[in-house]
Amino acid sequence: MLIEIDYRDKRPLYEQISGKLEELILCGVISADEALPSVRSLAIDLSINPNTIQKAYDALEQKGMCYSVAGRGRFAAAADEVLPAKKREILDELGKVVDKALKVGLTREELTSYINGEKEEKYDTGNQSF
Amino acid sequence: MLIEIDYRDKRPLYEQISGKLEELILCGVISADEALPSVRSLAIDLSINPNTIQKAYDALEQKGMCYSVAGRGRFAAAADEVLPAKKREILDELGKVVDKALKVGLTREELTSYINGEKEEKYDTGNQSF
Amino acid sequence: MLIEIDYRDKRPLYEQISGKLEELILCGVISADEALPSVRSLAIDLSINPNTIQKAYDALEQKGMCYSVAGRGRFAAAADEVLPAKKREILDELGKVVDKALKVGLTREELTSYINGEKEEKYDTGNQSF
Amino acid sequence: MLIEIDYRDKRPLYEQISGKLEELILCGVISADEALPSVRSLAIDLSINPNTIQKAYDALEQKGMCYSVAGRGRFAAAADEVLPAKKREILDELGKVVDKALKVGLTREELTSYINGEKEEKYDTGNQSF
DNA sequence: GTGGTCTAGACCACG
DNA sequence: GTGGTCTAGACCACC
Repeated sequence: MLIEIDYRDKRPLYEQISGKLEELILCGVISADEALPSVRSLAIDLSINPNTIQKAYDALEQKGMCYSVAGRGRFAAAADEVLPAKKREILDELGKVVDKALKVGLTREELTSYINGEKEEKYDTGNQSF
Repeated sequence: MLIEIDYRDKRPLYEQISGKLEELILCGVISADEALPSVRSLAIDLSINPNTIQKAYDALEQKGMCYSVAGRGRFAAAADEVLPAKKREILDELGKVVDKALKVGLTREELTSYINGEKEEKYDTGNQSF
Repeated sequence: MLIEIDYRDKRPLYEQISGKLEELILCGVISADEALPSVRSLAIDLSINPNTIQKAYDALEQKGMCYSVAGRGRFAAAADEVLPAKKREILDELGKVVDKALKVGLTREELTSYINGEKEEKYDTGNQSF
Repeated sequence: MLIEIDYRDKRPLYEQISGKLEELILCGVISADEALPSVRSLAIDLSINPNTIQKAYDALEQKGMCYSVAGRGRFAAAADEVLPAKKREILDELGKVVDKALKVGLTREELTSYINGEKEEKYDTGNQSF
């Protein structure tokens, strides 16, 4: 399956799951209006309680990443419509990190060169929040 | 006082406090070997349970940002000695954010121009973890 | 066709359908005693399970918006006869909204001026319950 | 207690509860930064499962009506900060009702006179969503 | 004590 | 079959 959970991850399970799904939707792996796995099936798949999956889906829906239809299932939102907000969110996050960096004496030059240089020494962001 | 706590912050109190102290030390507001406020006084100062302060100091010490002398109190570590590690830590964090950004289609160019451009529209990183 | 369903709408399908039909009848788009589409044809038309259409028609009939003749089909009620009740129902709804508005400090003046002013900035009430 | 639940109400329990609390906060019955009843105590008070209360509080927090502090409890948000959004929300709702009213032939005059006239024939909005 | 997460198992409405 | 709600009981981190 597309989702794997990492029990060493500090984040709650539901957040891990919704984060991974969000990633899949935003990257286009799951296309717009495509059906997401049902609560029950995903629960069995991941050996996780359905309530937890439900909570993950609720969080996902609340972020606008999917919508549910009574008796039918859950479907992915159009990536185009949520991407801009997500980009803005990530830029905000970037801004905070930059602030912290500047406070400890790193320069903008160091940061930009780091960004443009770091291509090989990748971090495994595997199940990382998205 | 130099420390203010924000009760709407989702992070636990002790983390908020240790984060703020770390910032003060790294930025040089608290100089090397300067005495930190005692657990008791800080607890009174912030109207917070001493146990929480203790926990914050423990976290701080465990990060190497301060050291305690039995019967004398707690003192700030030399910023020079801990700064490199902190810089590396922040760069790691930066790397993760960059990864996320790239995944949603932002380019390195957009990121670097954002970094070099964002000077006025500061975010209030006030009690932000450091 | 005159009816379109919106799968992102939180209301159940049958309610969406009956609501839309009610609107068509009350507005005179479907005139009195005009035949409504058969369960089967509408089901095919909307690519929806006939049971769901049946349920929508049941709800509609129960509201007095149509009547069925055994073996002949279903026909629209006369708008004149059901309009007064509908008006009363909407006024009731209005009353509740007004109550809520007054509780949060909005004044009757603000509400009335809002009503008389809002002509351009229309909301898309498209498939809105009627 | 300030909250009563109505088992005849169609809405889910958690929504009923969060709605009632929202009302209390917006109307100033619960003032800013005042502690809300704890999950457990309210659960006992209403003879409802703590999980349901938790969900109600989650919804409330997600609307910005309160904030929670780990290990301390939950506190009401400042009404001033959320009132404008709530007013706008109610006006939107009003707009939709007005639209429906106009469609069935009611005039703006009828609506405004209804609003300014309906003072005695109050509806019991008791546990009504807010 | 507090909030937050998770499991297990049940029931309902919708399609 | 689907999503959604609710109960019961447990465990954790924080204060």
